[in-house]
Amino acid sequence: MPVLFEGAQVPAHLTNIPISLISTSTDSANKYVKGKVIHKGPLVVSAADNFILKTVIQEDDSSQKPSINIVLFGDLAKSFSQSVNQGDVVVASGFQVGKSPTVRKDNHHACNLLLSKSDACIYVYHPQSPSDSKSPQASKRSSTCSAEVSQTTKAPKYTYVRLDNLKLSSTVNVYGVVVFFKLPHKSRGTHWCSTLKITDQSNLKIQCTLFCNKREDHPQIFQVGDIVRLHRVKTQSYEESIQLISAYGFAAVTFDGIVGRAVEPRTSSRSFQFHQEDQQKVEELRAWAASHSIVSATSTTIPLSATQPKAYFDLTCQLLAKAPIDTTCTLLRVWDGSQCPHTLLKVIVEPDSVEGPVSFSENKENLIANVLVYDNHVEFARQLKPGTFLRIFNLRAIPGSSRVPGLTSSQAVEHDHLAFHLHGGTSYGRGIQVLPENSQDVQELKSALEMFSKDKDDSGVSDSELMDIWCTPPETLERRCIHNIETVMLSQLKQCNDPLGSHHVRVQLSSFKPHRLHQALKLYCSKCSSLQDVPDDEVVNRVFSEASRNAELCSPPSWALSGKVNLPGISHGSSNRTLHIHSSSELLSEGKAKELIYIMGSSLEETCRLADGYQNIIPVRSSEGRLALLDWPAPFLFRGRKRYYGCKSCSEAAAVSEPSCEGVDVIDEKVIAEALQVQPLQFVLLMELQLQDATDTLDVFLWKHAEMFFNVSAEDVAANQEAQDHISRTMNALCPKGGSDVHRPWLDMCLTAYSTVCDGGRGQTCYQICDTGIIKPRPPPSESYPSGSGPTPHEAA
DNA sequence: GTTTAGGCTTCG
Repeated sequence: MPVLFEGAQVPAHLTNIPISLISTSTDSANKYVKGKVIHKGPLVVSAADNFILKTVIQEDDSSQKPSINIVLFGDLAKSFSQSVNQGDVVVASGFQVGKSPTVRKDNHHACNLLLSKSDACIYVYHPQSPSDSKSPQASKRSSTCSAEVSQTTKAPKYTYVRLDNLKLSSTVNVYGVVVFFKLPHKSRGTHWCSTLKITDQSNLKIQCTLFCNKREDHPQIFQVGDIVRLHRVKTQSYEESIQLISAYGFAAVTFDGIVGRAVEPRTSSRSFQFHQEDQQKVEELRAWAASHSIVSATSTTIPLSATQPKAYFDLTCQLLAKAPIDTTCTLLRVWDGSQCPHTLLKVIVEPDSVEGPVSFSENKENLIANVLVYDNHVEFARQLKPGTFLRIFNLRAIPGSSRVPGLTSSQAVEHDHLAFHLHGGTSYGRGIQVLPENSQDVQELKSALEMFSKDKDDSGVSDSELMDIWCTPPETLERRCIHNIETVMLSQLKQCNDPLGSHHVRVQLSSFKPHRLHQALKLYCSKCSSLQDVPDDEVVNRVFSEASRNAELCSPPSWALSGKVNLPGISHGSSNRTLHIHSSSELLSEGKAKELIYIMGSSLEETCRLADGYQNIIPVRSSEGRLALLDWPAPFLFRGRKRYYGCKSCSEAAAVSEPSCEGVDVIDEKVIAEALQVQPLQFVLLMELQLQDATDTLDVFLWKHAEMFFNVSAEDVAANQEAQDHISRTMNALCPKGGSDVHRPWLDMCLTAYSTVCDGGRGQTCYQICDTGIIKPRPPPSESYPSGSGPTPHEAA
């Protein structure tokens, strides 16, 4: 969620980028821009609940220094409006760089910064130290004051009570080092409950009971030793000691408790204060805790390589795959890059039920611990996505477990295998915490995992290859490429400096467009590479009526014979229609009259009806006494239900001539296009899909290999309902309407990354799905014919 | 401005 910090230190992993160096090719990852607010626009409500605010920052006071427009969206715009004044210094990170549409007018930087993404962050520094204003509304007052008067609109300053100064029946703010905690869990009442025990320099240990409506509003504690700042907790007495309990308006901020690490506030609060004093408080508590061995005495986090049978421990790891076992148990397959000295228990589960790869290379498999998660932890485990980093608290290494669900009989005899159980309940802080990607612990874990990938010759059998051998996965897709490359997470792919080429991903489909699938069907010209929509029937109809209105007599060309064809009325009682046709005298003499006719003056509907009786129908009109094709966008040919269009700019407007049928077995669209000097347009399918995995989302195109993907030809999609339904069903299976993530199958895909050149000449990386198709083809009936060539059967109306 | 929980292992 985008966050506005007041007075907080900029995280150490971010580096400053001078405004002058910003360009549309700037990679904003881990960068920040800093400047003084020289203009703050009004908060604009753009749509229900959405806000936009524009501000201008300048690098330095001097008017020589560059200035840049920043556009903030959503809650961040709102917070900015409330907390920032002209004259404040702001730091922005997580921005996107766009072209400034107002550069000519305002003379600011040619680019602007857009702050809309979830990692967008603003750090605000007020020029004066906060006053002692007691007005709690002060910080919320919207203000456009200049720097001189802004000191009257300062936020209230919080005071913190040392734990030995707590008085009964009062609401206070406290700081403390966490010495024990239970992760948030649902209470029997209406709230999420978490309990912690904190201490400070008083060395008193105070029990806190916190109730919040939302899980994320609890302190985000990753380990004992973390430092919490609790606002609005009230004191109460329980069993002769003083306790803290969350009061109305409770809010928490958590910090890493390790000396030397960046003081980065963790909180779900959209806007909160953070001053120099807070930084100091955190550092004092860190130093005090370190010198009193508060953490080392209690921490039980160990790597897999240090696990002992029967012992309880905490594990920092990455989730690779998971599978539900039964209603009270879920299997999590995790690793931390280290190898357990004991043989790890193998749990056999139905391959169909696995989320994430079903198997891994042998080297990797040896490092993977099977964690069985029970009872109250199952619900949380179900929401986890493979790839996520976790800390599992109070895990137990159980030797020789003989009654593990899912165990096969052949395995039950193996007794000294270690299994890992996360028992039900919350005793001893038992539970699972998701660690964010940017946390120090995850950074360390990731480098350990990368070491494994580099060190080991892991090029043997890849995870997904094995999977193909093992089972027919429940997924409807399989890769058909020849690459033997590791599956990568989407975040890795996005961060890759040189993404061009092929990649394997394992993803879910989170959305796709167009939703109206007929819009996915396009016409493509292989000569000029143009892509256009399939013309609307209404528009085509107009061209036909226009042509029939202007029908004038014309003498047929020498190679053709004129005739008439009787078309029965469409409804009972309606009169028959007589239509003028031309036919090739050569074909007539060969008895092939039904193979090709030229028709004049018919409507679109009539032409379609005639297509039942003639294999090829070319609609024509008279132009200056000669036969000519109808104007774009009328099809140049009707074959059964299929219509063929020519490229408007690549086709020659020549007189309609006789197809050369010598040595031609079948008169098809190719023969006819050639004879008419028409550049035929090809039906193609084009969709934009959003893929997701645990780490990121990625927009990709489905185009060149769309027919393989659906196992249907675009031409058939254009012509028959069955093929269209097939695509609908497939998309619905991959991305059920209104279904949550859990209902979406995991798909192994091969992607090609390529570069496109846009206006500015700068390449943009695009992705296409390639060599990936459905495993069990459910072809529509017409698929039994080779697509694109050969005779097309006339379909029943 | 209710209630919940108020640490203290383990069916598997």
